[in-house]
Amino acid sequence: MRYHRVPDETIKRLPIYLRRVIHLSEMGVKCVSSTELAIFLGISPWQIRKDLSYFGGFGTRGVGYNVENLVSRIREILKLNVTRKAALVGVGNLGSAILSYPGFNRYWLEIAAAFDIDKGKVGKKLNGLVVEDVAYLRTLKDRQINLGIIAVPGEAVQEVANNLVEAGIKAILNFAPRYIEVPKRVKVITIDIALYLARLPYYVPSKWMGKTY
Amino acid sequence: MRYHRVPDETIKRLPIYLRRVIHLSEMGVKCVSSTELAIFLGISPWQIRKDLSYFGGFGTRGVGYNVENLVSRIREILKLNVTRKAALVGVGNLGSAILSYPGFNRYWLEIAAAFDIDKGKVGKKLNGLVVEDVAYLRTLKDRQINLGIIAVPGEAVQEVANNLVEAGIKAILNFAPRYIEVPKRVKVITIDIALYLARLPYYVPSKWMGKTY
DNA sequence: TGGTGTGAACGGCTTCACAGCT
DNA sequence: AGCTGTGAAGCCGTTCACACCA
Repeated sequence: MRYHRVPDETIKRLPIYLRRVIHLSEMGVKCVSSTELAIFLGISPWQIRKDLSYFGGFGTRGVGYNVENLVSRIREILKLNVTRKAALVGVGNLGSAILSYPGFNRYWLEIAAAFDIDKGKVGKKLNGLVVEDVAYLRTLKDRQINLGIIAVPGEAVQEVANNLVEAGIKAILNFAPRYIEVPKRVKVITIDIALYLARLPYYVPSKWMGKTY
Repeated sequence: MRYHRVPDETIKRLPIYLRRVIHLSEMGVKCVSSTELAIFLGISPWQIRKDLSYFGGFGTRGVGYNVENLVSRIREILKLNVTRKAALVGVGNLGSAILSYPGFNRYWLEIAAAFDIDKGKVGKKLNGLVVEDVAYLRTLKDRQINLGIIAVPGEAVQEVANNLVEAGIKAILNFAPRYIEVPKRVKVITIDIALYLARLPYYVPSKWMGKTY
């Protein structure tokens, strides 16, 4: 295919494909077609083929995609070909849940440090990690950790983000309900869980949701 | 404005606007312009005006938007004009964190029931809610709860989703890393946290992320 | 025949420019 | 003058149809 800018929407779907092909690989499946993937992912086969074709076709016509090959190609594209380290800031309820979430290492991601401002939490061991004082965020620079996860209350977010950027973090996953300002070179993805839940009622036909509930 | 289908992207942004205007309202601000909103939300002023105009202009030319008015209009549009009840299934690490998340009632959302399959958890009180056995999901039908939140391991998701639909739930927020199949009338939003984190390295220029890290 | 790869058509969302109020 | 409201233009992403290859 001739030169094409890769749509960001495509990048959002790649991890979904990766999730599935890793699973297929673990099940010992050797080959998969775009249609088979489509059924399990709720995405159209055309979309899947188009997405993959942006990076140079790596399927076999008349056959499908080699599962192992897909895993390694998508890993490469997403720069997950080596384990990436992330620092978590804020080990409250949500932070702790993230820390104990078992799904990250499947994607070659590792939460390699955890920080909190609460002296009562600092020093405690959580999921094999000793919680550090936020004052030591700057040490991240020398620890080859360049992803940040923010799970602190809204008021503190911007300051934490500033400190993370200062500490050389290159991309941030923000769970606090605030837009944060960072230099353009730093990527931020914000997940405000309440915002997703708040969107649900919109999709429910009103006849199922009388005003008097 | 003449008839226009409202883009789903607009619906995704409305809760973001709501978050901000609620905050402004609490601070006692009476009036806000699209440009002021834009600065705090990282969204262009044109976009904000266009989004709001889909529902009939409710700003004042030359002045801006009345904050209280914006709050109630967006509430109405999102069908949050009365408190909506949600049932949580799965009170593991993530489920518990969601349960204790203080941000929902700001959007007139209430987690009104919690379920788990683990008999060890059933009966325990968490955040003022007694955890119920998943066997009793069907009782939701009579309890005017029509939103569902799934926070169970991947293998169990589809079954839980089936039971929720059976129990009359109309929309689902799914935290498990699986696509789930439901009748078309039921809306599902899936948040796979690991997928967001897995996307971050892509945006980091490779020179900052040597292969040998 | 069966499934991928891809230009082209299509549709939807964003950006723009400016008309319209206050 | 200032800020909203909105048709129109432009851009981006999805869908389609079919060429291509095993």
